[in-house]
Amino acid sequence: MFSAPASHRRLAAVGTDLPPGTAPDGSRGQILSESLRLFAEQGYGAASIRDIASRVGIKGASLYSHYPSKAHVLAELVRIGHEEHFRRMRDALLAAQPDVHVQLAAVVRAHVCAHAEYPMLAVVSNSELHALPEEFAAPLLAIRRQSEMLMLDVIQRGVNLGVFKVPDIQLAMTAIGAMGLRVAHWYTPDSGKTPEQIADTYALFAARLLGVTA
Amino acid sequence: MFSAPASHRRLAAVGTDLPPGTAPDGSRGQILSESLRLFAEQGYGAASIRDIASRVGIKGASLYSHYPSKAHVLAELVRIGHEEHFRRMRDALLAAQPDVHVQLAAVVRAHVCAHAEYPMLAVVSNSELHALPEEFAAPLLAIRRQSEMLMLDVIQRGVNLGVFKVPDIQLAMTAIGAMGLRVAHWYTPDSGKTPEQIADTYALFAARLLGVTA
DNA sequence: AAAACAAGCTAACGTTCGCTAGCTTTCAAT
DNA sequence: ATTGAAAGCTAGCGAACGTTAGCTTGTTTT
Repeated sequence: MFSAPASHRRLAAVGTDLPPGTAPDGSRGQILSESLRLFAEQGYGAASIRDIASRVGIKGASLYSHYPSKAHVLAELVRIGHEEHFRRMRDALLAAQPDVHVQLAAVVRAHVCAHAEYPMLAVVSNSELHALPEEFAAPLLAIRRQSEMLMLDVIQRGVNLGVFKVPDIQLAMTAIGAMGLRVAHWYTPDSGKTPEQIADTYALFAARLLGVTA
Repeated sequence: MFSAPASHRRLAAVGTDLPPGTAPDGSRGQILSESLRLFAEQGYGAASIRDIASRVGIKGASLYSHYPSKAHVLAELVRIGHEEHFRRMRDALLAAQPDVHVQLAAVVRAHVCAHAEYPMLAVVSNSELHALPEEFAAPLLAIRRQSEMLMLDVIQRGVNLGVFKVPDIQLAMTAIGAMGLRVAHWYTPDSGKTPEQIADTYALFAARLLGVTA
């Protein structure tokens, strides 16, 4: 029961940014953007088609010219969120070969930055996936497992090399992952900290957590 | 997007335990218990009065003999969750005077154990509070702030004493808090790890994160 | 025995939900 | 000028929602 926004809101952020190039033009994009805000603030179940449409400036029925169902809108948002997260982690890792300390910092930084730069997308991707029927969720869970594997592999390699020392690799990964996840709930640009500054501090925390003493 | 249950469920646990002495006898207690399961698995908005009642073995209307509204049921669950969490943290801290390393371990252990032993209660307390109207949420947020303060004070004291070294105290607290929060989502007794074992490992992680090298 | 109460029931209210059918408007391409 | 697709609209369906009213039944208290 920690690190939530001061009010009873689900997250502190107010921007509905989507990664560049992921939102279609016109009404389709506006529907995605306004759905993102409402799903993040109220949850998928509590956000109605009519709510979304009225923010876009159209009627509820007109939304079905653009998406076949409410679930398709959520699935699209979660897909964008998971793909962006995975892409950032993978790219950061590829650019950080071959030192395992540098790799760890890169992957933690990418993880944290993704959650700080797109907090609404992260909250929806993480907290609303359960609302999707299984056939929608399955390919998204596959992406999630790939992202986990990226971090787990770095930790495993560090342990094999003897530079990381932990009682349990899985517990270390869930701990580091959780730190970054939670950023999406409390981060706001008003805090005076940039995502990069937070990411740097969390990368330090991750290294220390893994037994790196420097 | 880490450390979730393998499926698209919101949490891995299946037990609906409430802390001893917190659930009333009879139907009132059953309503609390079944509401806890449904709120945790599906979210407050997606769980209907009729769902809850049918699991208790009564009709939806009969539920109103015991609670004045659906929101009152949620508020009661969140109150129980927050009070149990705070009580454990405070008691652990009081029993751990005066060494700051011992205090840190105690407070982190209490935090983690509360989330592992009552995962459904923790998920509901943390993820569904936003569904309550503000007048219900305000006193619960006050408890939450007290719990945060307990951990923050320990960290602050350690930093003042020079035994903890971090770039940012607030970031350290959110990181440590987040690690424990997330346990509620993936923990299940089947894993072969006890809450105490996980808590011990996380206490080690927290100490390392704060720059303790031992 | 009578009265009061507790705890359940059926029926229904008004609202909102996701979604569909079918119509109008706009506007670019033929 | 005509056509045809795109994108909006109104109206409404059936279902589910939280909640209320009023009744029955069984137990406890007076």
